[in-house]
Amino acid sequence: MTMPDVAREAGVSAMTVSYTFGRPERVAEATRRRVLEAAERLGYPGPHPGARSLRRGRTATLGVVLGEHLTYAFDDPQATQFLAGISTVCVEHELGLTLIPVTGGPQDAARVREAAVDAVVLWTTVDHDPVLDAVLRRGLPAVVHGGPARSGLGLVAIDDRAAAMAVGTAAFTGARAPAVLSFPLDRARRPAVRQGVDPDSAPFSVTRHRLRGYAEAAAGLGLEWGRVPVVVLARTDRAEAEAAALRLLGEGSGVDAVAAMSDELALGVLRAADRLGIAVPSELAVTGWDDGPAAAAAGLTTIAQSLREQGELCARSVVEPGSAPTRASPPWRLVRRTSTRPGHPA
Amino acid sequence: MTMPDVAREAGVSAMTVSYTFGRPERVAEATRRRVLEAAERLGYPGPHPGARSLRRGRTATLGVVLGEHLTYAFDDPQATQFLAGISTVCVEHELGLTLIPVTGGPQDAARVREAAVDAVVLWTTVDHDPVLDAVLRRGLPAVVHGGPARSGLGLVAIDDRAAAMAVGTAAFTGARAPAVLSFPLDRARRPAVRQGVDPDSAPFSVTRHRLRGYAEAAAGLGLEWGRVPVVVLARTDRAEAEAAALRLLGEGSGVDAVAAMSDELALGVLRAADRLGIAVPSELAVTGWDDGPAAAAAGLTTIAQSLREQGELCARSVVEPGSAPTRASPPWRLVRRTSTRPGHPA
DNA sequence: TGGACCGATTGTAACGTTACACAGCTAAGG
DNA sequence: CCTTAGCTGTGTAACGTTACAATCGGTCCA
Repeated sequence: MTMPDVAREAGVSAMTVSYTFGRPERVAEATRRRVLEAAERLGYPGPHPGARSLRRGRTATLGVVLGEHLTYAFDDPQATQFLAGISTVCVEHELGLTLIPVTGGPQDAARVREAAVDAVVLWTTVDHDPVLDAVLRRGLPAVVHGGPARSGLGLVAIDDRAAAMAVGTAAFTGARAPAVLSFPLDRARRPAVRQGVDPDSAPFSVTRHRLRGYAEAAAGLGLEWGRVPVVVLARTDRAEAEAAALRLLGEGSGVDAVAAMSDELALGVLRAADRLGIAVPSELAVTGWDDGPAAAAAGLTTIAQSLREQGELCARSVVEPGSAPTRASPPWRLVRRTSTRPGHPA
Repeated sequence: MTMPDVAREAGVSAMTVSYTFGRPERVAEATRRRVLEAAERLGYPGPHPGARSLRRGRTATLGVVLGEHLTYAFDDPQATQFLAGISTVCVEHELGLTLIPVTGGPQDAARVREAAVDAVVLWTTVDHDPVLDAVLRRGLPAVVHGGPARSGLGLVAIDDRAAAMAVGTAAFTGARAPAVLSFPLDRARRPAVRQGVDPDSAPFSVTRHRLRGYAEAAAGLGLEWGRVPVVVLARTDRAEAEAAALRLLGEGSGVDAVAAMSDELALGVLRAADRLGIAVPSELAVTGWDDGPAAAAAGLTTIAQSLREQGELCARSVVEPGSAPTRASPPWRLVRRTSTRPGHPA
């Protein structure tokens, strides 16, 4: 069931059928109707998308590479905000949106190679990800969110180091035994509690920059980073953060400040503190990251940023014409609330 | 830059190049390396996805049609749960995931016709959506979540009518002046407050069935449905529900029970009651729908269902072999908490 | 009445890949 | 030593569409 079939049935040429579907205004009203009726009669399903994309050279689809198990992307509210921002642009430009999951396995590059897309947005990934090469090779417009930077690819990333230093300072001020609650340090997502973590050893650049910022904040307050426990979680949800915080804070551990890499994690810490009867902020200061809806309600000191706008920015940078690889450093700000000790009036 | 080019460079035939990328195990180790090196040297980006899909007849991609502005899909936690369920299956089967937004406009059918996908899952849509025809026409395996039912397409939907009757009964028991907080009744998303709404007039089948169930619950308790105000919201978030509830409950309105179509909406009602100093459940009974994480914390009586499992089910039914159109009615249950008056012990 | 012009339609030639069937060659088995 | 089987590599022929340039009647104006 192809265009020539429909053409025969309608008594026109194949090209007329093609135009009827692809640029209807180019075909006379009467002819158009005749063609559509013939198509209807034969049950012609419309132009084959593969053939069309082969011939036209474009797919009208934007690809989003998620450096995460696809499932996590929908569990993480920040990731969905980011996707929401991207989708705004897709709707504007009449584009489809294809999600390309990347798991760290060997087929990743193949998936990226084979995805039928015209441009690519990469959600935070590791530094030497072969997927980056695969994208570069295809020569599609592409942008990385969060990092790593790569020549030939755009980059949209806030200054995580500076922001972490700001929020870390808010968390650690007046503390003697601070701790950090971190995203996974590697794709294996191994949970651990470690001291003396070298920030530079983290392969995810967002995580690396934040650790660096926290370390600088500690140093700036005269605290020794080498003694700061970094609690690394496998999953980044509230329940797991709560469990980890119970272990971390239990039994006179002395920990009196926790800087967490997301609001969700920080809320888990707050709940643990509540269960342990630890007073916030006098006995324990807590900070989050993102300033999602729950942060305000909980009085959480945190970093405000708009993942939604960042998603929009990423999408525009690859979809709109004149998309030379962009470098953008979106805004962020420290939001001080009641989960930290009042510090110097900055 | 095509396969013949690479073939020439590597001194082999085009077919060998094709096999090297598509079925590497069919090619001798040494040859494979030679081909890959040649490809590298020429900067060959890998097989053209369009050409491949044209020839192979499949795209290794699952399409999800969202009967919503794409942006809403990511704002609605239940929708993201549903997508998370679908994505589990995609990862399992090594499939990509393409989102196809549908806005009610005339290009909708075209978008569906042209999407490069092997199967389709439709997220709740209206009854006589031309998109359904477009999907049927393409002859792809397809399933509708929530409805409407359509021969040739699968259907995964809980018994919304029965569930609404159960939760409506919990909400309205002991009430004299109940009200309903509803999703939009049409694609235009017009907000309104109406009495005597004919449930059958709602074009979204989920909404229709729930209204029917609420009406039956009212009737079962001797309450006159024609007098029950149905508050229709444009957007389905907590803030808007709160605003609507403030209007609905203010100034001695007498409204003493509200059945809301989602937890988010119900939470808005609870907040409004709190601000107005109305006691729950003695002066006002409130019910939600979905039993999301916030419902338990708020003591909300609600309908529990797993959108995630439903997403998984939908995806499996179209992706796994032997996918005759499925009819499935996933489980749900009424969760009684403290936002409703104690009723008969069921 | 001739020419210019315009809209509608058409034929041809790719677009880049892979299924299929077959040919060579080597190794194992009788 | 001949047969069989298994592994690699190859030529041919689509897959279904659309860009491009050309054609064909008309209509309009000078």
